[in-house]
Amino acid sequence: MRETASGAGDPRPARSRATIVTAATEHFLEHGYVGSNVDRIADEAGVSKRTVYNLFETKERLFRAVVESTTDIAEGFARDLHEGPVGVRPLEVELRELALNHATAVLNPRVVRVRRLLIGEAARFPDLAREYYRRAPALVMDAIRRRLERYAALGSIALPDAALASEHFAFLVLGATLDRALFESAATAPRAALEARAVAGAEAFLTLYGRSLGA
Amino acid sequence: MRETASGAGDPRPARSRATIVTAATEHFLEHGYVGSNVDRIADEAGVSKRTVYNLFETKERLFRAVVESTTDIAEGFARDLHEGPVGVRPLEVELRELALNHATAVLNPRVVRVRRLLIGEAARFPDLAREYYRRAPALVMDAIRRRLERYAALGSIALPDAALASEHFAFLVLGATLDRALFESAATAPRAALEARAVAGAEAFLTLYGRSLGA
DNA sequence: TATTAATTGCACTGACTGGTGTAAAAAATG
DNA sequence: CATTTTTTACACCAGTCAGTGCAATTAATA
Repeated sequence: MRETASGAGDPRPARSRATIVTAATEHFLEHGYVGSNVDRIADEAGVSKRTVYNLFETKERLFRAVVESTTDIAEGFARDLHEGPVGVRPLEVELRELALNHATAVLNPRVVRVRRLLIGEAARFPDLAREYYRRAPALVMDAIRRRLERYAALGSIALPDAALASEHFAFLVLGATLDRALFESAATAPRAALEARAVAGAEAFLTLYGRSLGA
Repeated sequence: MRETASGAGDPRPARSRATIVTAATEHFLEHGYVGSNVDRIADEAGVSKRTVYNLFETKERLFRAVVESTTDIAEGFARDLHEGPVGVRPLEVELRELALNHATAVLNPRVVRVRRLLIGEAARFPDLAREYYRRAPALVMDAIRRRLERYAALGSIALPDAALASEHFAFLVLGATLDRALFESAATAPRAALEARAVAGAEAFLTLYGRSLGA
């Protein structure tokens, strides 16, 4: 009678679920919701179609499971991104690193594909898009804000509006690059250009909010 | 024998094309490419399905026509956005106006929906997404750059890297708002918040590149 | 090994949909 | 008004696909 959570139980359903979600994720990312085919997903998961329907009642439920799993993962990354110590190295060095980490994380091809999927399905699944935004991009913004506030507490920078400042940081660093990446599937931007912009963004942020230069 | 371009000729095909493209645009924006239904598009256009197929050979061709038309329009807007005179009013006032115009144009709900569509179909139609990006967002960025360069020529601001500076301007002004708008279908952001950010972005830009304060 | 639960294979249904063929109606044009 | 071109109405085809039913098979578990 114990099925949920703990307890060993038959390991097969869990295993199947996992491989199906993995295959389905790839499939949905590639073809979108309507363009995806449950038969093919089953094949690619190495599982019978019937098993898919035994474990997920409908295509929509499967899609929701995929998005949920992806969101969970993203949330995890977002939560402990930018968590390291603060104030051990020169401010500009740490900000540059923060910028590069941020850019690397958000511009990661898989992450960009997830964004494309959710944005593309925003009309069909508004709740999913909204929740993803809340639990990934918004969380990342929060992590940045918290880190910047630690710098502010140290007196390195001045933050009249911490939320606004973190938005400025984030989009100075990767705004233009991300915008382009959403439209251009192929890995267009050479890594160097991306990094140059990230560093320039960090410098601009420092000019804006640094104590030594600003007000 | 004269069919293309000038010459009167039977007005019906042109009229049909126009109404079909209009209806199809709405439909594709709402349901995406695969989710759209040619029969329904015909109905909504008040036209027989056969007429659709007489004027556009396939669903894909129709979709391409829709995107092309949308891109044309966007290109037009982008081209003569930010064209007015420069240097007649105080710099900060003009920059604030530039920011508000920029934000209003890019965050326009229709524009956001087009972005969603193209981003969502980027895997299926990479060429369309790329071309849209080139002829709309990139063009807007160019218009901003040109305008900023005129301020630089007047000596009001200093632009070591005009392209980078225009990216900074654009994304300081609406980066965070746009990112959110892509995920949240409903008109979430109250106009006031949008405007506050735009103005704050313009001020930040001025801090960064203004001659009076910066280097 | 015996029991139980999960998985498979596969055929099948019903709805949907892109695209075509055709003959008649409607609307331009001269 | 006569001619020509476009549009319509409508039936139709073929392929696709979500979802089901079921008997046989396979793999956990005790």
